Amino acid sequence: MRYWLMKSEPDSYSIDDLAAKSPAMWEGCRNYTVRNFFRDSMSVGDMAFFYNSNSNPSGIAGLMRIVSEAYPDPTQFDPSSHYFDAKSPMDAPRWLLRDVAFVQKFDRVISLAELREIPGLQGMEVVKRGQRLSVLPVTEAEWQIIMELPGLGG
DNA sequence: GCCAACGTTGGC
DNA sequence: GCCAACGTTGGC
Repeated sequence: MRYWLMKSEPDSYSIDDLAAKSPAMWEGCRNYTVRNFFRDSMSVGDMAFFYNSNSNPSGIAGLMRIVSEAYPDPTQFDPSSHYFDAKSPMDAPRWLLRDVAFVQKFDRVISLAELREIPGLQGMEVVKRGQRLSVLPVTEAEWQIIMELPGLGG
């Protein structure tokens, strides 16, 4: 069982959107490191933080669960999609995704500024400068610290 | 809206 | 296979 942090811009896709239609495809990741996480490192049953990026404040909004194996992201083949990739061969898709299921929306967003100030999270990937990957591994210790923060709700 | 950081592309 | 140019991410 592993833990993850997965970023989304809530203006385009929020945790409320996931709650309204769950499970859902985590589509649109166009980075090879992330693709490899989906393919090689994630397992069904893994837990993930839903992270609001480009937001005010940016931070962790809630929890979800990985509920499918990796499979090709259909948006790469859809010319009308923002995520269309003309260079991805149909018979050897470049981009993968996983289905995720809504678990819980926190009562508050745990801001990036708050995460940075918590002892024990100094090495967390998401607080590192210049870290742009939209899917990041979270250690079990980091996960536990965050889950014990006050005010997250039931 | 700015811009630092970083991944990707493509010329050579 | 190097690396400059370019595009994107994402905090602020």
